[in-house]
Amino acid sequence: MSPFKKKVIQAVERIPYGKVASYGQIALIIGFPRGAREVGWILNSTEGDREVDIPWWRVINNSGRISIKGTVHLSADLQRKLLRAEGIEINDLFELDIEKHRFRPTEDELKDLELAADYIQMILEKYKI
DNA sequence: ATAATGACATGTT
DNA sequence: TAACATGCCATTA
Repeated sequence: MSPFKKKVIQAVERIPYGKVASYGQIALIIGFPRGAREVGWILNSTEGDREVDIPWWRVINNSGRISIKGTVHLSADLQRKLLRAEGIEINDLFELDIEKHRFRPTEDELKDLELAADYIQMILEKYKI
């Protein structure tokens, strides 16, 4: 498993129940600030992998819309169902208020990810309330 | 080694 | 608003 994949998994695991994060946000907090598309790639690759059990449904795009491609096992409908089960409202266009539910990592949580101090401050600033 | 492929993000029309 | 274009880079083929 690549370091990138490992970190993506670590970050997604940290998204709490009832919260969501964007692909770009995940990429940012693991130190790959331009790796948004790759995060989607990794999540796609973990489909059906029993060794990797992560809350993939809590990851959406930054415009607040579910962007999973439909497959036999995974679909936007399933993702919406899972998110609604956590109390998040989503309309029939698969849109939701991302800022209302966005995961805002604390400084301590970010410090576990081996990032430079100034980089951590930049993230905190970007996602401040 | 080289090229194609994305569950993205952002700025411009 | 919504489409479009461009940048992005780990994986796959």
